[in-house]
Amino acid sequence: MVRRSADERREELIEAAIKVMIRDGVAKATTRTIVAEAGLPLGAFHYCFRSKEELLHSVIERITQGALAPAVAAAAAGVPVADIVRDTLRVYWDRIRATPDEHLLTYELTQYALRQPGLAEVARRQYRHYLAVNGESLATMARLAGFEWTVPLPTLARYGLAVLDGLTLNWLIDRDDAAAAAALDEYAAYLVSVARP
Amino acid sequence: MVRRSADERREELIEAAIKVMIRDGVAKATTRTIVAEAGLPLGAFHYCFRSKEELLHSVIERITQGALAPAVAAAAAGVPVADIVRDTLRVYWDRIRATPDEHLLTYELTQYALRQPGLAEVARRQYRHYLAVNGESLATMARLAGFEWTVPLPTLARYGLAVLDGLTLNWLIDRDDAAAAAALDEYAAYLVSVARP
DNA sequence: GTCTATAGGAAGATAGAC
DNA sequence: GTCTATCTTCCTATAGAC
Repeated sequence: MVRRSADERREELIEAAIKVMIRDGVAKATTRTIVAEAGLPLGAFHYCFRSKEELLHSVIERITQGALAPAVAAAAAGVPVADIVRDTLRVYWDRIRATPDEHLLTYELTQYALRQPGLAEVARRQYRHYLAVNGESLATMARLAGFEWTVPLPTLARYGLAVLDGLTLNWLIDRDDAAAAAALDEYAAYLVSVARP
Repeated sequence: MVRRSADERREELIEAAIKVMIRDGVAKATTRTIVAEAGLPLGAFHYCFRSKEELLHSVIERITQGALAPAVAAAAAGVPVADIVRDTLRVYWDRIRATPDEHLLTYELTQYALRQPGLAEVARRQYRHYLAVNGESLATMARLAGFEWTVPLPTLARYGLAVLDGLTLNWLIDRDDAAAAAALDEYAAYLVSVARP
């Protein structure tokens, strides 16, 4: 066995845990399946993490970061609002379609976190983060293409997050591409209608 | 111990399982905690249900029924569109706020079902049901108050379900009443904007 | 630092007494 | 039909050999 630092081992275990969770769900991610995925002995787990909850904490932090990175399509001043809105939503949706299982996991982890006394606050912070990122994304669109939102940004951010979150969850369940695309277009039309030059 | 039929016992166990799941989450609803909640011996479980999965199936059916009953506020012809929209959304939201834990459970059960090979189809049927109910709700609003939706009903139903589903999930996590109310008002304004007399 | 062995307990399910 | 006792398996966590 190659000798590695505890920090490197931690990384390996977090990656392995995420792989298992994506493949089989959070409930199946036991200490045994995680160390097996990482190719480590069972004993390795508890000198890298004090407990399983500590690992879960790390996993949630990791997943949250990548889940909703700021997504704004490139845009120059004067670009039609409809174009930048359409492109930005397409970037978002392409990412969902590229890694559906990873996004399904984020919903599962949120539920899991809400049920663990020590992790409930993490779930709340996760959604505060989503709200902030979505708000920044909307603000950036407006700034780049030179227009204003006629709806207060916090309200628009929450409303838009709900639309994207709801559409994503629904699509992850029924995988109806056509229906999702139509609804997403409707959201685009809504956004255009609340944009003022 | 009172002597009861297996069917009555089944009902008691389903009710007990839902109670436990609302209180402590799906993961904590073991055969032991469920029979304890029902005040029955452990052995009672397996002569009422072939397996735990069979119970889960029954629980999901039960929860889904009540989760999104058709909600349309009373309306007469000629009532302003904005009024019926506002009242209908208020009926929906009051129900969420009255039983938040029960609604949180529906999300948890959906996740759980998606991970169980035998139950994944149940999750899809659940969302088909939500889509249908939401579509009927929108159609009823239009018929009662005498107007038309300018967006195709299937698209509007999916979009609207996403908004309500996303807002509900977000509120269940951060319980921010003011933010939820503002976003819900924004949805009401959107609906009014796509209604044509 | 690394890993084997095992503790200690809880899970789903069943056999068989009453 | 009802329930106790138990089987088997899996879990998290730790003790202690190397």
